[in-house]
Amino acid sequence: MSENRPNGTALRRAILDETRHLLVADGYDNLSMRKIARAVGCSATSIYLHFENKDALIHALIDEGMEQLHEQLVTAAKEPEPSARLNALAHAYVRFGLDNREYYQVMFQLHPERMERYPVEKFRKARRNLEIHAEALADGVEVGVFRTGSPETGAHVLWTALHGLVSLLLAERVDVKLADEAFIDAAVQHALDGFSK
Amino acid sequence: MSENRPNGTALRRAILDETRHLLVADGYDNLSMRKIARAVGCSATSIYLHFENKDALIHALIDEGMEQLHEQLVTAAKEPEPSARLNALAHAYVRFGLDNREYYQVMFQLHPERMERYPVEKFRKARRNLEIHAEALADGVEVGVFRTGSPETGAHVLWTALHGLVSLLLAERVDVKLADEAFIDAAVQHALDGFSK
DNA sequence: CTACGATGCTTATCACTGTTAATCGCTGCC
DNA sequence: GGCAGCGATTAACAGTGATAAGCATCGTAG
Repeated sequence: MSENRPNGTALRRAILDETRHLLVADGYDNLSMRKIARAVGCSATSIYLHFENKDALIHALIDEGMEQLHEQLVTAAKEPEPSARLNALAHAYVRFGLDNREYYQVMFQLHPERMERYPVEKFRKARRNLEIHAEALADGVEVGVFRTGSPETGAHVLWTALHGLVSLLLAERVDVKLADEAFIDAAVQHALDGFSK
Repeated sequence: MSENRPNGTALRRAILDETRHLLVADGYDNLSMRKIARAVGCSATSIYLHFENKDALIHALIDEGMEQLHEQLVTAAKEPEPSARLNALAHAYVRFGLDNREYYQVMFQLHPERMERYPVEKFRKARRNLEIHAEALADGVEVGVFRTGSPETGAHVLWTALHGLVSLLLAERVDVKLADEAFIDAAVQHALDGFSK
């Protein structure tokens, strides 16, 4: 099975490249196997030789996105002071979402049905993006600048707030008169406030 | 045009009824014009005599959902004390989302493209659901229990947090070990904390 | 009472979608 | 040389939203 060899063929890589390109350009809803095939220069069914189905193909891109997000979070987490670090993490998360709308949508807004068969090892990798927030919270509790239940719960709670902000902005549901940089800062601040001691 | 007469024909009502039923039962992704037609007992194209397209049909259901949500928020808003009222509103919003997942998804998670032609008067109606939160905030500021920028901004910020909570729970992204009633309460509390003086 | 136009609904059709089955062509091996 | 296996293809299936054309029924004008 081609899925098993770590270094896929050139075709596999080309499929991923074109899919990424089409996703970013046209969005998930306008992504079709035939369009990908046309862009790659192969038949639609050839994609199925390298990916079980469309979901599996998207899962590979989600994994890429999670890795990109992780990189940006790691950069933000260099700040040693827990409070400033969590602030940087939160802003980095939101910025990633706004800067990569189509990526964000498949990463976090895909219907749970489409995620049912998301591979465990990819899921574990994605969870690091939560853990990095939990760590900042735990460190903050230790030095006495934060209060929270468990850091894991706290990280999830923070995530819900940040995700809601990104989601509503991407969905263009927030009044355009309000949805500026100041609004984002206010919402992020609001999400962080609850942890301050 | 049948769209113009306030009381549509029996067919129009039947289409709405069956669409609502199918949406709740199978979800938006599994909703098709042909399935609706089959359930109603008419041809698929007949639906286009009463609704411009699939989006317009969904818009009618979104409007219904907004009305239902509004009713539940109004009930929660009977509480006179602003702090308790906002708390009741937030919990009512989240409960509505969790109790009506498919409805919530079309109401708040539909791709902006699908909402581009959402009618202005329906949009204005939907905005009451934000205003009812803003009112509680404004009242709270007046009696000195809340602090916030403008109540409108505050309501939007609160909305982002609540929406994120509902979205992640509906998307089943929150660790099942965490996603219980206590977690919901903690997240809602967190979202409200920032307004307390 | 007949003829006509409008209205409501249908069938046929188009260009797509994800996915599977069957098939083709090529390469390496016995 | 012939054959197995593998990568890739074409053909096909069932379904999608949507449009165009056609059919039947009805109220009304002549």
